[in-house]
This record gives sequence, C-alpha cells and structure tokens, in this order.
Amino acid sequence: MGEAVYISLYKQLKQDIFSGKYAEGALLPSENALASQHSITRATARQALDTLLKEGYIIKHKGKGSIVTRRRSLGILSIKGLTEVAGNKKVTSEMLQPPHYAEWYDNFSFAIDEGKSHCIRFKRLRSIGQYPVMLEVTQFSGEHTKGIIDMPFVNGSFFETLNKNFHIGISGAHQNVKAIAADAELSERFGISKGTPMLRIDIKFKTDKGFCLYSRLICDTRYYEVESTT
Amino acid sequence: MGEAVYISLYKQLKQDIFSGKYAEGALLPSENALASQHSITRATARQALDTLLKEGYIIKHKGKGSIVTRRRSLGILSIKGLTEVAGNKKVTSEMLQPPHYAEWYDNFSFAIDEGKSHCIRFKRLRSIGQYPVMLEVTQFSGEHTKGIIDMPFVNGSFFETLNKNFHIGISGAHQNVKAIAADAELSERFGISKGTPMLRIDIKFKTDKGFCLYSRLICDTRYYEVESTT
DNA sequence: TAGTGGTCTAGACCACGCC
DNA sequence: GCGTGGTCTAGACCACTAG
Repeated sequence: MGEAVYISLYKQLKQDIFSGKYAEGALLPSENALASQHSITRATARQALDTLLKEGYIIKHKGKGSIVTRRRSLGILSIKGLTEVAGNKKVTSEMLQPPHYAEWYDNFSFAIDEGKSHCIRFKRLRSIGQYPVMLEVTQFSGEHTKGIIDMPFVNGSFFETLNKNFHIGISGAHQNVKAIAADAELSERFGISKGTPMLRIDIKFKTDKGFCLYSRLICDTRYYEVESTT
Repeated sequence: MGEAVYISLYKQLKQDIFSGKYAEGALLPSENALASQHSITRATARQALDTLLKEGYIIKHKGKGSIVTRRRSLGILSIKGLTEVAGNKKVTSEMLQPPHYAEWYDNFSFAIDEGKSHCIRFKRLRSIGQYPVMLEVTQFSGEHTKGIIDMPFVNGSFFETLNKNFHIGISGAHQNVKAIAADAELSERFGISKGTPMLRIDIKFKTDKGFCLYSRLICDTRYYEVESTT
C-alpha cells in the first residue's frame, strides 16, 4: 500500500523547498545525483522532478539543472499589475480585521464544506497608490493553522505564511465572478457613488492538505482590470 | 534535426482527434498497441499520450485506456452551466451579425497584433431558456480561415469549426475582466435598466498556428455567474 | 483471465551550458 | 571536456477493469 517512490521523493523535495533548504533560484540536485543518493534509477528521480515541474515549483534548463521558481501566483485572478505596477506606485494592504475566530459566513456562491471546525476570518483593503482597488475577506478552518491568529504575515502575504509556517500549498481553485452594484459600505470604502459597477470574485482554494480556503474579493475595476492567463 | 519521435506521434494523434478518426469518448489505441504499431517502446508511446493528457485532449483510466475528452473548454471562463444546465433549460445562440469582413475594432484591453490582414467579425447573443445572458463579439484574421464566411458552424460552435475545418487549436489565452454599467444597447438587448452592473471579459486566444483571436463578452451575471477552475 | 495504464530498473546516445 | 536534462530502448511487476 506504500506510495510510489517518486511520490515520496517529490514530497520530500517539496518540503525542502518550503523549509528553505533549496532557496528560490537555487539548483536542485541533478537527476543523476538524486538517483544515486536514493538508490533509484534516473527515470524515477526524473518523474519526481517532473511532478514538481508540473506544479510550478521548479523550471528545468537543459545543460544546467532544475531551478526553484520564485514565488508563485496567489490565485488565478490577480489585480492587473498588483505586482507589475509595484515599481511605479506603491501597493499597500490595510488590515481592517486581523485574523479572528468567527462564525462561518456561508453566503458564498458555493457551499462551505468545513462546517465542523472553528472558522478564522480576516478582512483587508488593498490599494495601489492611494486608491483602494480590492476589498478581501478570507475565511478558513483554524484546525490546520494553529497559532496563525498571533502570527504576522510573511512578507504581508497570507499564502506565503501558509507555505512557510504550515507547509500548506494551493493545489487548485474554483471561482465565481459576478458584477454587483456598490452598496453603502463599498461606496464608503472605495470613495465611489452607490450603484457603481464592481467585480465580485468568490474563490474556493483547494489546499494540498485536503481542506479549503474561501475568499471574497470586491474589486474596483474602473482603472485596474482583473486579468488571468493560461 | 528531426523532432522527437514522441512529438510526431503526439501530433499525429492530435490530428486524428481533430479529423474525427477518434471521436469524443472513444478509446485511443493502447500504449502497447501504439508501441508495436510504430516500432517504438511503450515508454515513448506513453510520452506521446502524456503530452495529450497534459493538454487536456484525453484522460486515462487504469485498466481501461485513454479516452478522448468531450468538449474542451472554449476559454478559461465560461458561463456557469452554459453546458451543465443544458439538460434543464435550452441554451440558444442567436447570430446577430454573421461572420463578415470588417475593420479591426481595437478598443480591447490589449493590443491587436494582426494589423496586416483582413478582419472577420461576428456577433452573437447567447441565452439560457428565454433570457439572454451573454453578448459576444469575436474578430480574427481571415488569412488562416479562408472560406469561413460561407460556412455554417459545426454544432453551432466557432471553436469546433476551427478545429474540424482548419485544424486550429487554442494553446492559451489572456483575459481582462471589468465591471461596467449597461448602456442603451445592452439595456435593450438584455431587457434590463440602464446602469445595471454587467461583466465585460476581453479575451485574447492564442492559437497553435501562431495568430490570435479576440473576443469581447458582455455577461448578465444576475442569475448565472461566470466561473473557472484550475 | 486477458489487457490496460502505473511504476520501476539498467542501460544508452544526444544537445546544450559552463568552464 | 564534463555534467546537465531530453530522448529512447528492452525488459519487469503491479493494480485495476472488463468480459
């Protein structure tokens, strides 16, 4: 019943990347090295690396080796330029409600599966320059993230915090998008008139530990659109 | 300089899927069969199939074989249930402007690369039941699609027509999403009041022949949201 | 039971990057 | 020249599906 050899090697390498043993931009051991170190053939070592490649943890270069990629995308949709624009204008993130225990908010476009355990929720407002562009509410089970309430986010990133401190990765996501009219709260938060069209994105992130995270993003897309590529 | 054996086998199988030799839901020859037919080892045949798998053309089932997938997604985003709901309510598509020669409409969120050649454009209104949910304008170069103007769409699908009649596949896409207010035309088309929030999705489809297709979708998301999964 | 895909071994030659 | 990943061969055993 034991899992495949290449799977356990893949998992170990992934741990080593999370733990920082192999930093971003660093070279992983070569296929030949991995093969002899673990007493397996090169084909099997290669299969482990190809799994990492498929999930975007490394890129390979013929003649050079396997290189750990820099930070991966946080979701499928990201505010256009929230990273690219960073050079010109400053991207800031104001924590309106830090992570706290709460009741599950179940008004999402899809069902919440985690009814059993305690819910942790936080709320942030993200701005480019001085203009707010995205209101984010994220909730998740506190079961797999003990202590996160008193933890500062790594580089201000929730997902990076999950990676570094809990070895939790995102394996997939499902999202629903809808156009809504700004209500009183949104009108105040974004400094726009009531009824202004806004984008609402509900995201269900699937983690590699089996449970899910739920985010609702409200975006002002008048100046910055939301983009995605495949 | 010749390309890899598994690549040419992969290309041939892809052609065979396009041509209908292997229909949707049909079984591809087994790895052993492909190996002996082409005088290669099973590993190489497998590599060709894995490439098809990675691109979503087939799924594999242990003990059964490799099955050609039904309907490949038309984009990254698709109206929720435009396919799933089909059982209950009828999905219809009204051609407002059939494919015709036109000037490039370059008001998209991204640049149009195909300035050189003639532009073909069509406009459709898609409905679920009797309610319109999506207005679509698509434009592309007529250079790689000679004769398409007088061609009925295969199964009413533009992408299927490209596949079957021109062997053109979609290798990727880039899209920008924005919330807009319904103007006079939209208000009339969708039977809603002016100013109603709607979703505007600009998509740049990259084809495997090198050129691009451009679509603008305007969606009424009051009852059917737009979704995507990864 | 026969056939399928999933995994693995033990080799081999090649094009490419770096020194 | 040497090590890297890319490709390929010729076998093997396994778990799963179907008749």
